[in-house]
Amino acid sequence: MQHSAKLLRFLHSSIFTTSERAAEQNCLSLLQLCNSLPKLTQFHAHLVKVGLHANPLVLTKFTHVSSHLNAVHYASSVIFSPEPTSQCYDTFLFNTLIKAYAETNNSKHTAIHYYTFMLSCGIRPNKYTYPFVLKACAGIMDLRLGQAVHGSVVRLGFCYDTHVLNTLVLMYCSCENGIDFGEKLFDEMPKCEPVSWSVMIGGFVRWGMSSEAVSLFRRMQIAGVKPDEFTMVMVLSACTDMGALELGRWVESYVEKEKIEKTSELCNALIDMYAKCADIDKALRLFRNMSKSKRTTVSWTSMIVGMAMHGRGLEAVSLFEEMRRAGVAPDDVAFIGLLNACSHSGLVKEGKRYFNSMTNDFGITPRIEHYGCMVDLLSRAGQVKEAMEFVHRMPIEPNPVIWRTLITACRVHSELNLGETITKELITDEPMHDSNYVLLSNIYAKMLNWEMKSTVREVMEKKGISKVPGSTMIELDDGIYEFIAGDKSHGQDEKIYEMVDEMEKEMKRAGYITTTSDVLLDIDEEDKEGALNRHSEKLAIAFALLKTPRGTTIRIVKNLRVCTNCHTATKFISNIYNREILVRDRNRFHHFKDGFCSCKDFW
DNA sequence: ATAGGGTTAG
Repeated sequence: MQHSAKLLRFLHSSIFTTSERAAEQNCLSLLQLCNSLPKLTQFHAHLVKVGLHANPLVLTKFTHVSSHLNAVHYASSVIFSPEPTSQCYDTFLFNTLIKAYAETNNSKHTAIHYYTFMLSCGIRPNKYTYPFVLKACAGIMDLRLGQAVHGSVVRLGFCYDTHVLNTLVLMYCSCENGIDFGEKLFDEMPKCEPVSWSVMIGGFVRWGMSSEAVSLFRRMQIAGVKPDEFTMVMVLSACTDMGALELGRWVESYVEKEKIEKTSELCNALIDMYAKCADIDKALRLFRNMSKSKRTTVSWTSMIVGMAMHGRGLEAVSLFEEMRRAGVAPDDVAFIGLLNACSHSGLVKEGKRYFNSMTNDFGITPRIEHYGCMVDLLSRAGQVKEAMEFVHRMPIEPNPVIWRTLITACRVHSELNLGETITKELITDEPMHDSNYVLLSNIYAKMLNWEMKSTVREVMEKKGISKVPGSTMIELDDGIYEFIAGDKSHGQDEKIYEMVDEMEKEMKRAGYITTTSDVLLDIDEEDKEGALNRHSEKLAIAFALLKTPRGTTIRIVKNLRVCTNCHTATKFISNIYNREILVRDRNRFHHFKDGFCSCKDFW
């Protein structure tokens, strides 16, 4: 009798368990049907009704689904409702929650918050937890926090796990001055698969250390680790940064040869590389050959930005229209590219229309960059007064970039007194920013006020402000060369400087007159003309004329904007030496041919 | 049942 009661109890409990499990399964499949927030809310009601609102597994899945509906907050409000039922908390649930916040913009701090909350609840993190937490640290670029988390990783013994290690390197490489720690960690870890290499190569690219990125890629090949599509994206990114077209072409053929999967991201990286390494038509061909389903907003934006950089504004605009017809939603970045295209091509009316359409038709709130594009658009078109009014009407505080755009416009369109006033205000706000002084000096040069111009230089010297040195990169068959102004580190300096002198003679014979108003401030006045001849792009062009076959195109990449003087000189050189010269400056391409530039002297 | 790296602008 006692025996059968026991059996009965057992049966009862197993029936209960079975039915609870059935309810749980039922909930999980119901959750899969929740493809909208209202449905999820309905589901939540159901959850309470069947008493599974504290079931860890169901709540985890609930979190997952909410995050896909961009509503993680809803999940956390359910989990941590006014009466928290802490028995439902487990590691898996917290991991999912931290992951969701770590992968959402502007929510990295919340991810960290739930990590610390998890610890305070006495829930032990596992090796799955740390990649998410470290990703959040990387996202907010918080080195000290990342280091603290690293400490916990070591204490809990997760520092031998490959995934955790890779995310640690990622975290260090994402934080300012942290790349050294990242590199040290990378050097010490086992490196048998491409992920660690990709992270480290990406770290170098992120901080503009592109040649280090390429050397590391070479080390990876020597180590016999097969690169994958992620690695190739990173290497392409380095090529793009350096303007290394030949290296980029090699990457493309390598991808073909090794049958590396051409994901959207890899195609986009290739398109961007070709566009920014001066072969915009090849970029367009790649884009056209990309299957329509693979073309993302980034693909379209890369093409629009590329066309804008090459001064092909009308084509950028028609690509934008085609993108709309293709049903791909433009984002805020696409509009920056589009407005830039309008600006560089003098399409004022179109630019204004698109700026309004951005908010009205696409619901995108303009950011400071978009306002900057509009100020640039009006300024370049000579509408300085309108640009000023636009700045005063802007609903957000103008930043120094906006003021500098206006100041340049004042100088170009001879509103010198206004320009002087704004620049002085800007210097009060930003006393250590070198280009503010250069702007002021340029305005005085145009006013022919040499006394004030030299005062500006004295002030700069007294405050210990020096100008960012101009540098130019050039890729030849045997590698990439970098020149800085007055450079004498290339072993062939004598020949290069002889060539510069010869160029100068030929240009003068052709009627070239040196103008010195844009001369850098850190150069002695009496040496103005000589200094201009030593600008890095002149050195690079002289080097290219010496080292490359007659008639071939010369491609160079500058870190700053090209100065008026070098611009004029390069036009002359393209004519005298019968060379096409493609110059990528900080903002755009200049295509010099037969004494003319594609920018039509408007940049 | 939750693991690691990516492209556009600034």
